[in-house]
Amino acid sequence: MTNHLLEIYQILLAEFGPQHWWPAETEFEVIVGALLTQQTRWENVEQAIANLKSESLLTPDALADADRDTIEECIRCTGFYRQKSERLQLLSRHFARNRISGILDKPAGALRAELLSLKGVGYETADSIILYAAHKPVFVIDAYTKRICECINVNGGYEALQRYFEGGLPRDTHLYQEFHALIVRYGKEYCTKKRCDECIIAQSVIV
DNA sequence: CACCAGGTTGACC
DNA sequence: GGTCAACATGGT
Repeated sequence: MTNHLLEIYQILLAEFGPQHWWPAETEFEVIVGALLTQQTRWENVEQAIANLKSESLLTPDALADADRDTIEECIRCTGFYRQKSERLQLLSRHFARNRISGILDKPAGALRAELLSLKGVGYETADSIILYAAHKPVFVIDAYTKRICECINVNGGYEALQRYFEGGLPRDTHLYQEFHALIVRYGKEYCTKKRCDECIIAQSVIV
């Protein structure tokens, strides 16, 4: 079985260069960012992260004990701020009870199940945390990935697309990190309704 | 003014 | 198994 995934990766890498994702100073910052970026522009998440930092709330213990109103103020700019503040605090309490490294060091399968049991953590958020905070090779499928897959006539739900990527690439954490980052970088710029006809992936790869 | 953004949930079929 | 409205602010 062959596919064109490595070819697409090379095209994107040549076009945009290494992206060095995920932008964050700590593993917990990755986790918080993964929750806050749901259906939200990253620039707004950066603002919210900065707000949380200025309130010294960017640790599990601090967020676990913080006033809900204070959290809401910090993250209002990311939208859905009421449900996100609750979910952020529940998640923080989970990571405050146990040690972060103790959780992230678990095998990917067990870690994924544990993350998915948290309210507000679905497939993409869980996999982003596993790939960028725990540094384990699971491929993250987001809205841009789905769109690009449609461009090359690959369709399916989350886990079907994940199997497609993981089955067609070497099982390598760094490759997964860069590839997903490149897909997002590319998708923001070109995979829109207006510019879909300029898609360098569809032009370069015939499936 | 309409539409979209690095989704998830609970309800429903 | 899949689909759908609700969730909410900020940018184009």
